Amino acid sequence: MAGLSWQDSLKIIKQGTHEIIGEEDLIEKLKKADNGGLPLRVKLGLDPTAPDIHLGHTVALKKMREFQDLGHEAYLIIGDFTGRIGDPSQKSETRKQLTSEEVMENARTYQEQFGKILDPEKTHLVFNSEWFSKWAPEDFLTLASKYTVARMLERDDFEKRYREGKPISILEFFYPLLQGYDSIAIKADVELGGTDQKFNLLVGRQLQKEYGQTPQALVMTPLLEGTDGVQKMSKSLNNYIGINESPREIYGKTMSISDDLLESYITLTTDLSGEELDRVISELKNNKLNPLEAKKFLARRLVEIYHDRGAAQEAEQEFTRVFSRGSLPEDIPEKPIENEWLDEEGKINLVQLLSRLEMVSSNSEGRRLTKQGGVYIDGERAQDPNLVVKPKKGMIIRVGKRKFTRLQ
RNA sequence: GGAGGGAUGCCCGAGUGGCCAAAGGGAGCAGACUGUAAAUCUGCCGGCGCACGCCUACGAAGGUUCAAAUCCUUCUCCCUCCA
Repeated sequence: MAGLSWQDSLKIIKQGTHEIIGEEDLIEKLKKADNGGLPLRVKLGLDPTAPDIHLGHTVALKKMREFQDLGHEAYLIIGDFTGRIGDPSQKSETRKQLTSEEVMENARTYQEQFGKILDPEKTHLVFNSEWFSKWAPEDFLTLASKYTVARMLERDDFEKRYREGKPISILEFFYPLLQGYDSIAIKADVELGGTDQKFNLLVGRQLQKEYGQTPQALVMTPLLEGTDGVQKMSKSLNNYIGINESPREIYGKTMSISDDLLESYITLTTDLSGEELDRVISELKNNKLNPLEAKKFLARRLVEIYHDRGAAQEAEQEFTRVFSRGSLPEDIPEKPIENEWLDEEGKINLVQLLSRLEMVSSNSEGRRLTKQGGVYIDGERAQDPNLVVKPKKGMIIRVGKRKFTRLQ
């Protein structure tokens, strides 16, 4: 795609972008690159603690890929320095401090995953400890002197917590500063990020001015809602679809999203071209396209992207078999029956069995599920929690819609 | 340094002596239905060989009481105001 005029580049960059700050700067930079200048250095910060890339991350990563295809260079910054310190104000979550081994391990995992989206030739993975660990205390003071509390409190999150009397540690003020400094360290021309990162990205821009650099342009991508449709996709809320997950998981989780989310998922997570996308969305809107079909299409497409076409077909067949027709899945996990849990007659209480097989997390849960009619033995509903069964080899126990176990 | 306020189950958030295993919402799970693990409706949502029983639980540790998430003491953490 190199060789495009800056106007064309800008058009591509703007596609699917929520907001661009410093568009004039971006245009200048693009022009310069166009006229035989160096490729732009595009920055994207990654969380060093959660190395699982999910669809939420891919929105910005896909934008990054577009930059690469336009001939620019990607700089993925891993905030290992700050990650090692940890954040005291989030103590309920006891954000754990990472050791350098863990950081390296996470980095490896990242590398493996972003290879599915980015062009490795044009990708630089950078750790911010590279520069920060060499800093002397005065360097931090200098950095701190460049920003004011009032400006810090402009950040929604800080402002809100301040107003509500919730704690904000001084260290938290450092995060945006350090993150902003990363832009200076790598001389970023552009920084990508979700709209929730707006404040942090702006700090980077402002700091660059303070340190005499041309400020980076900010390209903000929309946030992707999680599978619950309520909050943004995040690992800690367990409402995510990881790109490393199995075809079946990706397919199934995609099918579980609410119809209302279809449009944003199709727009933000697939690789449809402009016209194709418009067509699908408009068909969806005027009911020409059945939401079920659209969702299947989305699910298939995602599996194709992160696995391959064959896997997508298999996942779809499997899904249809298990959920649409209610038949058994293809491969059911097998678990052995231990003699010690059986009585003299070789029998065991059903709830006990579920618990032993680790299909339920407690006897109470097993009891509840049984009463609610969510437990099946060889396809037959067992609704009596006091039922005593004689487990046999090959017997299939099903709990709820998706948990199956075949006894060995 | 002084004065006052707060800490509740996965999350948010009610509850100021018994009727509280703790309202309500969200998330989660199950069932019905269906076009799907969508939507909607219903139910469940601390543990225990558990229908009214016991245990654990409302920041921590003690105490008052027949009885505490609710009262008292100490502690930890957080916030606000004053200095």
